[in-house]
Amino acid sequence: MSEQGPEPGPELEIVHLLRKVTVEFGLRQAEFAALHHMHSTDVRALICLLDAGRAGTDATAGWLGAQLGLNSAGTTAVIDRLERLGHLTRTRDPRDRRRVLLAVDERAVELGWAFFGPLIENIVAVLRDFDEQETAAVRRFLLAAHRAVTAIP
Amino acid sequence: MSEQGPEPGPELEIVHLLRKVTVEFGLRQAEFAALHHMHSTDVRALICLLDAGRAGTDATAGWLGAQLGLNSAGTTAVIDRLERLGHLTRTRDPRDRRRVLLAVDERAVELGWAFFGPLIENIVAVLRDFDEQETAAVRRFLLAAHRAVTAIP
DNA sequence: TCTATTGTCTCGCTGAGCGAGATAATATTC
DNA sequence: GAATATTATCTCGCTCAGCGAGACAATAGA
Repeated sequence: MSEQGPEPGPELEIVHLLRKVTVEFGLRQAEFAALHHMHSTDVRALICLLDAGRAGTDATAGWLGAQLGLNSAGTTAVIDRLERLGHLTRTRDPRDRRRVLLAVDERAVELGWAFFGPLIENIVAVLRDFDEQETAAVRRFLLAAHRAVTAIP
Repeated sequence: MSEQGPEPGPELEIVHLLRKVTVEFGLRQAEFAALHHMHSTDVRALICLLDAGRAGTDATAGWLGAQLGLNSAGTTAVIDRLERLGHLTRTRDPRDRRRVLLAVDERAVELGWAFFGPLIENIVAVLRDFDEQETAAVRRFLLAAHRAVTAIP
């Protein structure tokens, strides 16, 4: 296997490390899904909805489908599954009665925290030991990584 | 949406940032898959195989299935698809003729670099501007995140 | 040699997600 | 204000990824 691309230096090692983290995180997500009789897509949907709540966006079915990259049929299926499990409530938007507003059930949020909370706490704990400059470096790196990975060339 | 778990501080912001990076990275992977008539699993498989090559592990069908969390039938299907696309070669291991060794085609590696290379280069470029301590902080953070996300409680 | 055990593959099935189109509510045009 | 276009969601039928069960071949152990 001849090494392609840039020479393997300390920078590349960090990129590989970042990739490993993303891979493992995906696996934990899949475990959480299986544990609660869901699929990865369902978990991703819940995360999107929680983000929307945090950002004050109102989450409609169509919006969710766009976030997940699903078409309308697939989106309906995801919502059906989550509703059947009681993790979600459909409400018709009274202002525009075509739209369906989605609300995550409180219990689903608790399930998420029970699973991911300790994991997040671990990372947060590490960060608390970082001084100002180190935290800044991490933030700068992640912002750059996000920009690099979001760029549409 | 009442904020659960730890109070939202600068540490949590970084965790969210990390999660965003992982999500976007997954989307890029899916784009790459679609672009080359593959599925996410197929791309994950190729990545596993490349990692195995880098680490000197010989990649058999069973090993790959374990990495991907697929059963033997699903694993055979992945390998069939990749072989049909010419990204992979099956070889019976002469030492143990039950085993099938998998080798990634050079052209598939090139496709990967064409897509992910620029993205990786961007991140590497940012890291080159970091001084010793900043790089160390990023590495320490990622190692901790990896440990936190790999831990089996 | 005869019997486990291991590694891969085949078959049939379930179900996630797609395309096409139905339905209902809102916006626009005359 | 009726007629038409657009938007948001859902229904139906289909394809194909991945699963369980089991077949088959090669190796390991008695």
